[in-house]
Amino acid sequence: MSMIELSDQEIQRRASAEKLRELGIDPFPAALYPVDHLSKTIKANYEEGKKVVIAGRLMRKKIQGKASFGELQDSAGRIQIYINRDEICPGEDKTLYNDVFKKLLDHGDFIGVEGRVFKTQVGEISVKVEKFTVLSKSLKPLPQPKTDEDGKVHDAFTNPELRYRQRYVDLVVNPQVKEVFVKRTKLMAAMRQFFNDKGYFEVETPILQPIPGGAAARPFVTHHNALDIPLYMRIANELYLKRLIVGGFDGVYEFSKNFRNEGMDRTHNPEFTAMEIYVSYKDYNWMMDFTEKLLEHCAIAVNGTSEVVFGEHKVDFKAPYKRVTMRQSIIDFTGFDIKDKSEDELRQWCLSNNIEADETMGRGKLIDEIFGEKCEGNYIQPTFITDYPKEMSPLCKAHRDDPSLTERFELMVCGKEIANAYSELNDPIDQRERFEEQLRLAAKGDDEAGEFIDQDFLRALEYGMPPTSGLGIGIDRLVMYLTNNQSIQEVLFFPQMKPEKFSEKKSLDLNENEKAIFDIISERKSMNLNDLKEATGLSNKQWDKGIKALGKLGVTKVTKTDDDLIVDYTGE
RNA sequence: GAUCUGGUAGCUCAGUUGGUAGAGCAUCUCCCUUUUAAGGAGAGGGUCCUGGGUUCGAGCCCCAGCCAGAUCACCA
Repeated sequence: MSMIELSDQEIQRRASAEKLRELGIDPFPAALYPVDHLSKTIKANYEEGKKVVIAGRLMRKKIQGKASFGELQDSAGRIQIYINRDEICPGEDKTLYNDVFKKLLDHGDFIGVEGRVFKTQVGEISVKVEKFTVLSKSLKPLPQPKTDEDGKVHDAFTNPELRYRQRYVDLVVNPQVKEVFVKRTKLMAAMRQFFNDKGYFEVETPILQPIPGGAAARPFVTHHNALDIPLYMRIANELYLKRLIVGGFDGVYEFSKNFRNEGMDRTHNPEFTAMEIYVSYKDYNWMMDFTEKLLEHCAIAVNGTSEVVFGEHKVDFKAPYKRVTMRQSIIDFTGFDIKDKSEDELRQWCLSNNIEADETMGRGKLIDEIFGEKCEGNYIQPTFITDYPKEMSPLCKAHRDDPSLTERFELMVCGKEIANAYSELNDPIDQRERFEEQLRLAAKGDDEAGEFIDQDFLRALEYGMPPTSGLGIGIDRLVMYLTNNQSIQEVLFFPQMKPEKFSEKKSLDLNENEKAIFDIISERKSMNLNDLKEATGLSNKQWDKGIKALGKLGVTKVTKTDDDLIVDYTGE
């Protein structure tokens, strides 16, 4: 028989639950509890003597003889409760107070409270308990961070591994963590509102796709049994949304979970959220105006102001944002003009400026390297970088004034890209050539080039797609900026982690070393320690671990005589 | 993928040249009727991440591994 080992406190809590049952109190009752107030609303609208019914976790218990204070945490915050023995137990039987409240309720238990609002002598708004109900026992002890009078937090639950793996605990004890996710949801709601007000449609497109398109990234592959084909998890939703523009919608958008089978670090999670929107009869200039208004709107909806603090930076999302062409940006930071430079000239410049460049890199890739290396990090305030080289934008329309460029912009904030937009390519013949060029680049060794041609998407374009502008925003990254978090794991409820091992504790099963010792000593009953060690043939370490384990199980006992150590068998 | 740092009680962390594992909070017992991070007194609680090795003896030293964090590399 084996079981997961329980700590002291867990055993005590299980025993408390049993005792409640013996007293006729179900520690996990089924019935509805008629909550009618939240801690927050009681505090906001203080009314002396008002009758309230509240529920939540008991997060503090301070017993003072015949009266006690507690703190109840509900979804909105905390409120103090006051319990007086003789008020909840008016008769002779004081069990409800002395046993149930004082002994059998633990930190973290859910209880319901009926009572009246009042202020203590110190002026804290509290609820005087007239009746309380056990709603759910907590069998594991929660961490108990405490804030002192200087606002300093002690014993905070901070270990990131534990916090991410047990987000439920993190959310219970770290209110600032909950706030991040409240803001995340507010952001999505604000965006939706902004789009819906303009009449654009929220849609859904496939996550399982026969061809992973719309971005260059390594996909996750899965297999469909009935069709017996591979399916890919989406890396972007672009090609599907454009099909819907072909189908006649004026504006479509989707918050999409995307999946990329690449490295994980503090800015990359295998699954992440992007928002993409496509609007017909618009171009990328219109989309820049739209984007800056959208982000200002979102920042204010989330934080009440367009300004955010991110690390050492103060960023203002107030529109309008600066607009710089990629060519001009490179001139600004290096003095080098990429216009009309050949692939070889660019490569030479890179090599002589300490930028990695090899034969597999085409013109676009080289320019991207220069920008990434010398320019990107310098844009702290929101800045649109426009007019990217054609080679690195296979889904984007050629620039109306310069066919070597595209009508594309990225929005940079704190040196990182948070949005990407095009005047979308809608010429099916051009699009087919661009896809084929990507295939050539991929064959040449560029692992960022697309490896598939989506024939159905090309067919859709052949029926005609109106001029359209599209925008993609990395939602996780934007939430990071709006909540001043440096890592993506902090803005995802359940970031991807390596699986945790749940080890089962054996109760009396012995491992091989322990068994070797056990076999001998249970036979001989009492032995000199060194003789026994010799007889088992175990190494020092194996011996040490084994004899200690047996001692702990109460099977053997080591006693010291004047010049000897004797092992006695005490098991049965 | 590389380098560095870490993994000790429910939580946060100490742990000396290698010599019986500690503190604060939490828990348990007793006293206390309006307290404000922590009233008083006492007690219990450990797979020192795992597996090997060195040693009379390892939380500590060595080797291998697991997990996490940071930095770098990679990343439309």
